[in-house]
Formats: sequence, structure tokens, C-alpha cells
Amino acid sequence: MKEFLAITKALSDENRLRALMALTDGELCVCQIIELLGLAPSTVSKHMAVLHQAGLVETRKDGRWIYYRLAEEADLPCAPTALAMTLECLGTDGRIRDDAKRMKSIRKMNRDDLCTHYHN
Amino acid sequence: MKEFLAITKALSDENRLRALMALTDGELCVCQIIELLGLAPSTVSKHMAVLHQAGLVETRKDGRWIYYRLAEEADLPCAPTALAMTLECLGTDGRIRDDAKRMKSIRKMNRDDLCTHYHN
DNA sequence: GCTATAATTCGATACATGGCGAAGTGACGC
DNA sequence: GCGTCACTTCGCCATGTATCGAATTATAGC
Repeated sequence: MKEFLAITKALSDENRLRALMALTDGELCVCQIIELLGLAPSTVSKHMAVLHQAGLVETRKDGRWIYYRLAEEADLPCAPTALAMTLECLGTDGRIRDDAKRMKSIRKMNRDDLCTHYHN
Repeated sequence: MKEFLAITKALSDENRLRALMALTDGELCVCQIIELLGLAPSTVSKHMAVLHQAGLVETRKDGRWIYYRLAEEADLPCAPTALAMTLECLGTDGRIRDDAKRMKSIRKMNRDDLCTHYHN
């Protein structure tokens, strides 16, 4: 019950859903998600922590950068199911598709430019 | 997106999940759900309205009584999927199984006794 | 009609959550 | 080592939500 609630609560915020869906095309570092959502780094960090605690995303550390990706390992049995449902339900959503387009150019951006961008 | 958020928000409260799962054995009137959850009628009514707006349950009116049941018609394409996932993930949950046991005796109770019970 | 009852809606309150900026953590480069 | 940078944690505030009791609606029975 507790695990299931963690999943549904994690999925009940628009910005978290956008971040999650952006990961369908591959892992992203936090600064790329910050750029996508236009939120403060601390806010995005908290959102990703919620997704992580729900077992929906996994992390990989590479020097100063932390990459998030969709969870593949099924620690909690329901997370993959919930993930599949989310991808299915939101795959055709207008906002998500717009995000996917923007993500293509964000992925091409110079990482240094990107990560310092939100200090301005 | 909006519809999906309505579903995940509806599923992110323990009492709503308990009410939803109690419906797997058949429709229930509000007073039976009140008895199960031990909450105020107004609170339960609001919970059921949230589930209804998410497309997860349907209602049937019979005189003064209003019965809720799991949604079968797929107005919103994702509701059945979400419902199936919930049933699958919570079917073995301890609390839900305890509720199922209690529901068996609540279903046997005299409806008049039940509906006036919470005024005491 | 009038009363009683099942359920909902309304109003108020307490707690949870999303958001930000500031401070803290850990890793890179000089 | 020291500053810089990516990210997280902390403290705070605004908003949202769960809960209750009181008032309202709708129906049944007299």
C-alpha cells in the first residue's frame, strides 16, 4: 500500500510527469530537466527525489553530473507497470510532445552553457 | 494530461484506494463505505466524487440510496488501465484484505441499521 | 404537505505539498 | 588547498487537500 501510494503521489504532479516523460528518449542530467521545466534547481531536485523514491527512475553519477533514467530494475513490483501505463497514456499528449521536441534541441546544447544558464 | 492527473490524484489517497478496492466484490452504497472507512459522511462523499470525476467509478441511484461501482465504460481511455493496475498491485495488500473480510459482514448488515449507525 | 433519512454541498480548520532562495555537499581544475 | 560548479538539503511561504460539523437537497412514507 505504502509503495503504491508513493507511486501514485509521484505521478500526480504535472512537472514530475513532464520530467518522467522526457526520460523516454534516454537519460538526462538535472540541468537539462531544469531547462525543460523552467523551475528552480532545488525544486527540480526535489521532484526527481520523489520519482526516485517511488522507484520510477534510477540515477547514475558521473563526476559532478547526476543522470536520471527510467527505472528498469523492478525493486518494487508495481513501478514498471505504472511506468508503462504513464508512457501509454501520455505518449500522445500535446504538452508532452512539445516537450519532446524541445528536448531534442536541449540535448544538443553545450552542457556547460546549459548548466550555468539558470544562474542568470 | 489533465485526465491522467485526475486519475493519479484520485489514486493517491489511502482512504480512496480502500473504497475503490472494496468495490471489487460489487457495488456499495455510500453508507456501507462510511462504515468501512469510519469517516464522516461528508468526507466519504467527497472522496467518491473525486473517484467519479476521475472516471474510476460509476453511480446508480435507487431511491434515497446511491450506489457506487467500478467503472466499466471507458469514457477516458486510461481509467480502465489504471483500475486494472490498482487491482493488481493492491490485491494482496494486508489492509485491503482485512477490509475485504470486514466488507463481507458489512454487506450482510441490515441497511437501515447501517445507514443510521453513524449518527450515534 | 410534513417529517425523517441518504447523500451532497458549504464553511472552517489543520496538515501536506510545491515553489523559491540560501546554505551545504561533493567533485573538478587550477 | 581553494575556488568553481552541479546538485541536494534546509528553511520558509503560499497553495492545495483531508477532515469535520452544519446546512442543503432529494426522496420515501405518513
